[in-house]
Amino acid sequence: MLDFLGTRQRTNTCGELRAADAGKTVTLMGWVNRRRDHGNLIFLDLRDRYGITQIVLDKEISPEGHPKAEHVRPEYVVAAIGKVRLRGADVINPKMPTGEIEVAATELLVLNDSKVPPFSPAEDAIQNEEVRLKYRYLDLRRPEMQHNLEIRHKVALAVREYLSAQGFYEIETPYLTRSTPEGARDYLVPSRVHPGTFYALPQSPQLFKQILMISGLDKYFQIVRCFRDEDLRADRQPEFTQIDLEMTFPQQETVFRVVEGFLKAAFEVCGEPIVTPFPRMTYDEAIRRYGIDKPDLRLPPMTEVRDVFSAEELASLKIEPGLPIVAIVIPNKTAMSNTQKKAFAQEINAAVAPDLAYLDVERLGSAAQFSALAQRIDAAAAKNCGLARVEPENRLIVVSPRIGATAPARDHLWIYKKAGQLRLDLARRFEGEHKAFEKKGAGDDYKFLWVTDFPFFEWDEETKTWTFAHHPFTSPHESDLIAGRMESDPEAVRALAYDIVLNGLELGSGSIRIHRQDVQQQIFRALGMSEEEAQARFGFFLEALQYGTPPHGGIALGLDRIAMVLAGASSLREVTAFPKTAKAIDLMTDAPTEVSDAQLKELHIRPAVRS
RNA sequence: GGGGACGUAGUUCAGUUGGUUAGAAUGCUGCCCUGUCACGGCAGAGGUCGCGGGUUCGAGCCCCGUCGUCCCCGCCA
Repeated sequence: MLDFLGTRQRTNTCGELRAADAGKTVTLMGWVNRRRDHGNLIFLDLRDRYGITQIVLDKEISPEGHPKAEHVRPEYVVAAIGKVRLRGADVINPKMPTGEIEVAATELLVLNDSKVPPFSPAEDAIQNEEVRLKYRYLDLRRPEMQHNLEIRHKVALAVREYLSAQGFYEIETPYLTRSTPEGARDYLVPSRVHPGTFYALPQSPQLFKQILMISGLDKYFQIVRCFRDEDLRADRQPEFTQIDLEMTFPQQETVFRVVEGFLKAAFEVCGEPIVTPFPRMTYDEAIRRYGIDKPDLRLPPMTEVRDVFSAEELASLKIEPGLPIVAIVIPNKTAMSNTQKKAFAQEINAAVAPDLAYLDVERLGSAAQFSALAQRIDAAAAKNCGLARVEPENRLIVVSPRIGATAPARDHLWIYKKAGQLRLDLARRFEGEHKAFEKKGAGDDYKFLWVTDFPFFEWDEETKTWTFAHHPFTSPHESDLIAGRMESDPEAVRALAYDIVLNGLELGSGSIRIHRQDVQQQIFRALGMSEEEAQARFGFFLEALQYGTPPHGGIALGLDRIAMVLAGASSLREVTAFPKTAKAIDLMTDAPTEVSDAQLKELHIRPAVRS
C-alpha cells in the first residue's frame, strides 16, 4: 500500500545533515539505496542528488513505520519523518559525509514502489552499456553520472557568466534552416506546407552568426545544439553542443583571449586551475613535431634526424636520402623480450608500409658499424625532447623512407603524419608504463594548445581539385593574398584559421572570416566554383556581405568534449544525459522509428525502402 | 563503406580437447535476526548459451550467415 504525500514538504536533502543538526525534527525524501533488516531494527539508506543519509526504523519508536520498512525495496521512493540523532562513537561511519548522524524515523511514508531494477544505481557502472542506455533513468541516478552532469552544468554556466560580463549577447539562431550541402551530411526535416522541400538541422550556426556581425550585434555567443549525420566515435555524437561565438573587428589574438578567459573560468569552477595564455603552434610545426594537427603535448615531440646520418649510413640502411627521417621516443618504457620485439617489428612495419620502414635504435646500437649513429640519434632526440638522455630500454623508433620512396603529390608532410600515427599507437600501447595520460593533480593535467595557420586549401585526391580545408568563408592571410599566392601557389596559402587543442583532443575550431565581396569571389574562383553555383548555394549570404560587412571572426568549442575531459571520461556518453549508440540509435526511446503512412502522406513522402 | 573486440542467469563472470543434468558471485523471493552501513544466517527460484543455418553420434565450444554493443580507419567544410 502506498501512502499519499498530503501536505508534507521536504525539510532537508539527504546530503546535508551533520552532527550540529542533532535534535532537529526533519522530513527527508528520496530513493532507498540499500536496506538492512535486523528484525526489530531496520536501516534504510536514503539517496537523493545530494547524498545518502541513514534512516533507522525502530519498532519501539515507530510501531507503524517499522512494518512498512519491512516491505520497502531498493529504489522505492519514501519520506522519512523523525529526529536527527548523533550516532554512538562505535557506529559512526567515517566513509559517509553524513556518517556522524542518522534520522530516527517516527513515521515512514512509502510514496512509490519500484520494479526490481536491472542494475542497482547504488553500485558502480555495469559493463553492459546497452542496459545502461536502455534504462538511462536508472543509470543517471548513479552519483558518478549526476556528478558528470553537474560538471557540464557548471561549465555552461561559467561560460555564460564570463561571456556576458565581456559584453557578449546570447542570441538564438534557427534550428529549422536551409541545407547548405558541403562537408557533413545534413539531417533533413520535411516541410508539410511546401511539398517536396526540406529544412536542415544546422551543422553549426555559422552563417547566422556572421550575419549577426553584419547586423552590428558586435559580440554574439550561443550554447547551441548542432547536428551532423556522420558516423559516430567515442568523441562524436550526431547531436552535440557547441559554445559558439563571433565578434566584430577581432585579431586572432582577440578571440584567443576570450576563449582562454572562459576556459579558465570554467576549469576554475570545477576545481581545476589552469594557466593562460596557452602556447601557440603553427600547423606546419604541429605536423613536423607531432605528425598531427591536434598534438598531445603530454608526450615528447618527434625529432627530425636526417642530419645525423652520413651518406654511407643512408645507403647501407637503404634509406631514401632526399626525405625526412623521424625519430619517436616513448619515455619510461621498460624493455621488451626478443619475441615481443619481433612481433612488434612486424606490426609496425605493416603500419608504415610500403614506402616507409622503421629502425629500432636499440638494435641499431648493438651493431658495431651503427653504434655511433645510434648515439647521435639518441642525442638529437634527447635534446629535442628536453631529456637528459634517452634511456636505452625506452622504445626509440626511427621512421625512414625506403630507397625510391617519393612523397605523394601535394603532401610533402606525409612522412610526419605517418610517423605521428605511429607515435600515438605507441603511446596508447604503452599507456600503462609511461603514465602520461594519468591525472596527476599537479596542475599539469591539461595541456592546451592553439594550432594556427592551417593551410587554406586541401588537395582532394578523388576529384583532383583544391578544396577548402575549412569552410569557404575563412579568410586567407592578407599577406598571402597580397603576394598573389592564391593563383601562383595555392598550397602555400595559409588560412586565418585556428584550433584549440587539449591533450590531443580537438576542443574547437574557428577563424577570421572573409568580409570583402571581392575576396570572397576570388576564393570561389580558386575553388572552381562558378558565380551561379555560389549564388545558388549561399546567395542570401553573399547578398548580405555586400551591405557593409565589418571584419569579423569567431570560434566554436565542444561543450560535451570539455565536460568529458573534466569528468575524466573517455566517451561523450558519460557526460550526455541521453546519448546515442555508435549506430546513432537511442536505446531508451528506440529512435529512429518508422512513422505512420498518414504522417508520411501529410509530408508528401514515400520511402523507397522500409526496414 | 572497411577492420578489430565482445555477446552464457537481472548483473559481473567461469565453462578444459566438442562429451552426462551449463556453474560461481551478486541480485531476486521466503523465513530469522536491535547497531548495520557491500549487515549476517537458513532455504529457494532464476538459462532458447544473441538469432538462423551447417559440420558431427553429440555443439555454449568448430564453420557460415545475421543482429546488437564497443573501439578504430574512411567520413566529420
